[in-house]
Amino acid sequence: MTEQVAWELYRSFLGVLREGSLSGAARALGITQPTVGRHVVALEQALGVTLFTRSQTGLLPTETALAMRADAEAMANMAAALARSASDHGNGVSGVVRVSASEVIGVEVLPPVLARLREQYPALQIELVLSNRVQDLLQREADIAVRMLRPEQAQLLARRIGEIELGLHAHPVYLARHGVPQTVADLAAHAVIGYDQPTAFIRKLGKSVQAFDRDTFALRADSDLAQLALIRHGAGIGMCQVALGRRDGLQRVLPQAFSLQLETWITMHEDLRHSPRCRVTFDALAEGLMLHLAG
Amino acid sequence: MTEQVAWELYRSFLGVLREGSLSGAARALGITQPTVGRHVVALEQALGVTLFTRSQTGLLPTETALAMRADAEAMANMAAALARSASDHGNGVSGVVRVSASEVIGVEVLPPVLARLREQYPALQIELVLSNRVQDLLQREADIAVRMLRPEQAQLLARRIGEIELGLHAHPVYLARHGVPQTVADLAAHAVIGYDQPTAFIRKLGKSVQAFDRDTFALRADSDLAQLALIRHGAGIGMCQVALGRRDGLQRVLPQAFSLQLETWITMHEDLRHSPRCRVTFDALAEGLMLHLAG
DNA sequence: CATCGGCTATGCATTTTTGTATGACTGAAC
DNA sequence: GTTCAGTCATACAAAAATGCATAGCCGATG
Repeated sequence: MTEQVAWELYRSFLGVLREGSLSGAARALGITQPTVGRHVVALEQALGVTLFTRSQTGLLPTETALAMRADAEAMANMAAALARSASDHGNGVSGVVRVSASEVIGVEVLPPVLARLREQYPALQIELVLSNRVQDLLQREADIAVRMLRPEQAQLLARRIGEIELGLHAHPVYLARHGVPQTVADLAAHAVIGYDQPTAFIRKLGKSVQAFDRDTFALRADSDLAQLALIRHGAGIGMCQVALGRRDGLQRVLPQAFSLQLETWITMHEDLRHSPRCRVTFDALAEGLMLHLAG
Repeated sequence: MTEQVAWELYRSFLGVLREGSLSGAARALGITQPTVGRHVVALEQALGVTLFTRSQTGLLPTETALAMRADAEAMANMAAALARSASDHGNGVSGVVRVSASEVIGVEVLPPVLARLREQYPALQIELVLSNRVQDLLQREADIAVRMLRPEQAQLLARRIGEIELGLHAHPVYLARHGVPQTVADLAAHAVIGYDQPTAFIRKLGKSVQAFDRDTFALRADSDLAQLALIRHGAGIGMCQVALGRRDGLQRVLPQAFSLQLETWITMHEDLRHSPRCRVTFDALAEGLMLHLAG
């Protein structure tokens, strides 16, 4: 087995897979379409495999190509991580660190924390990746992640921040107009804001919060940010972080019936422990989140 | 942040890191020394970092370069995995699968299993990686691993094979000449074969097997294979798999005092579940190992 | 049905990368 | 001290990859 496949070819291959066409990949990669085309041909020859079925409206990836995608993405992640760790040379805190968090945390909680951190270390650059999908730190999609789950991998360095409490909230204006529900049954007469497609996380909670079911929602949104915005604008009653509700002057509703504790963890690959930029960011996130929880 | 670092540069960089010199890397990569040198220079410029301090006796990697090594290795693993999964296209079972196992398992147990498997699927190619270090399947150092530990990662598909029992053994000739020890104390008068540097695994067992300590060993070898060979040639008394001892006509000694159960698992990345070549190999390994355990 | 915007494929000139050959240096061995 | 095997750096020619321009094809749109 000849190991002589140029790595550039994989990069072009991934580009085509992502963009769906030679031209698109060329644009994304900053090279020209004929070059990308030649790369793909070269890769197919090197591997002895058909990767795409050509059509003039684009390229259709074969099964083989699809199966290779995950590894190609991982390879790209590694390349990016490599570039990041290279930016970490000086003794000082500098370079790029990539932080992953949920949308709500990333939009509502992290900005002030990161702003302060940047003020302290102006040479530090931060990439914020917001996604509710659990990022894979081992594959280096991010350097540091804020998660609601205790990490399981031994190679991960984790610190428990505490518990974020979720509860039902509404804007005072809404409650003034529609009344404050006193029992769970009262909710039926209210505009309840909830999810549309249940995520894995919601399914896991599942039955634990009864009477909070898709069919009962008057307003459905999969984006947690959208739900939060709806609550804030008095559209109805929905779940959000208690700390956020308090901060924004929202009123909590039925606190005894609806309360959810989310364990919060900050996680980092243990190899990065001795990287100043990661270490510093890790600590700043921990401190900032604890402050947020304290309210 | 320009993402325009050619991936080839990383490959040459890793080559230099591995080989310790431009010339060595060039040989390993099948290109010439000036090219590797230029690649390194290009990478240093692209990243704005000094990766090596030049000397005419070789290149000395900087801290930065060393910190980047792990990611570079991971990237290389991904490239290799990519090439392997490409070889998996046909409907039939073909292509390369990389199996990792301990030295003893790999030398003493797997060969017949793999031979039979290859007879059944001639288009299947197998790379056997023997190492007592726990291979990292998530980083794709291997497709399938035989391990003595229950895997912890959720992304790994694992099957428990059973328990491998270790016990003290000696060749009948040795025992005929030196007598069969009847008590643990008797061992002091015997040639006991053991480890030199305790591995993490041995340290973990630690005190569980008393009277089996480095200082008491007459023959020390870190290679399990060497220990096994010594036992087989009547050099003394040592630990080995009971199944192997039985197969080779070794006699077990002090079975009640020295018995160790090792859980055995076969592990695979879950993404590979639908890869015929991996699936088939996984099953063959499971079956073969169970047969081995049954004796 | 003609047009337009998207795509791929190909020929050709140019740029870039690579290899070859060589020189200069180091450290170990004799 | 000299030789030898190893290293890196550099100059120049050869090879290869790239970009440009263009042709051809498809599908949507008016």
